[in-house]
Amino acid sequence: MGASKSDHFTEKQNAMALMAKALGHPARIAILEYLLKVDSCICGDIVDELPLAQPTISQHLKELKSAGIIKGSIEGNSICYCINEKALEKIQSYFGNILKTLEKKKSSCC
Amino acid sequence: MGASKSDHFTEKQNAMALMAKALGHPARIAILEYLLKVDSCICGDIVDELPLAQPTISQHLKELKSAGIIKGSIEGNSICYCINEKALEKIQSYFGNILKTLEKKKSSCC
DNA sequence: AATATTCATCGTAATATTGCAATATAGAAT
DNA sequence: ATTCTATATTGCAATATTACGATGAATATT
Repeated sequence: MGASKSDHFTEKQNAMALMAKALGHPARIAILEYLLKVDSCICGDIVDELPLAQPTISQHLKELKSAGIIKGSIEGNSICYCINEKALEKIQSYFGNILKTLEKKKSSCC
Repeated sequence: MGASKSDHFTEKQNAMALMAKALGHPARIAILEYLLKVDSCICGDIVDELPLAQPTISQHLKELKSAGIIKGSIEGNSICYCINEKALEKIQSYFGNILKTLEKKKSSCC
C-alpha cells in the first residue's frame, strides 16, 4: 500500500494531518524558520541556506504551499514566499484545545 | 532516495519534524483524539473505533510512541496508552514563538 | 491444561517520498 | 535578440510508508 485511507476520517482530521505532514521534514521546518528570520518574504535564495539542491528545495516549497503553510509565488526573478499566519494559528489552537482538555481531566495514569 | 538528510539540520529542527511527521497521518490524529476523549488511558480497543485493521493500528501506535507523542505500554490483556502532555506542550510553544515573532514583524507582503 | 482474547511482529504488496541531474521557463540585463 | 539569473518541472533511483494477513507471545478464562 502506501496510500492512506483519508476518506474514512473527518475533514478536520485530514486537514490537520496534511499540515503536520508538510511540517514533518527537517528541511521544511528549516525553510519555515528561514522565512521567519528573513522578514516575511524571501527575495533572496533559500538554496544557499540549506544543504540541498535547488530542485529539492523547490519541491519542498511546493509542498509547504499546497498544505497552506506558506503562500506567495514567484515575481519576476525573485520568489515571494511567506508564512501563512492563519495556518499556524490553526495548528496553535488545535493543540491548545487538546492541552486545555488534558488539564481539565488531570487523570493520573502512565 | 527517500531518506531525508537529517544530519544537516539542527537537533531541534529534526525533533520538531519528527513529531510533526508522527502526526502527519489522519489515523494518528484520530488516535490522539480518541485518547483525549476516553480519559487518559485506553483500556478498551481502539480497533473498533477506527476503520483500520489491528496490525495497522498497532503500527500507528508504535510510531506515535517512538515520536514521544504518547506513552505507556500493554498491561496484561489491555493497553495503557496515553497522551504525553510534554510533547504537545513543546509543539504548542514552538508555534507560539513563531506566531509571536510574526506579529512583531507585521511586514505586509503577499 | 486447553482455549480464548489482546496486542505485537513479520512478511509482503502497493504506493509515496526524497533527492538530484537534466531540462524547461520566464523575467532582467546587456 | 541574446544572455544571464532564478525558479519550476521532469524523470529516475533509492528508500520509506501504509496496510493487511498470518503468526507469535502473553495473560485471562474456562
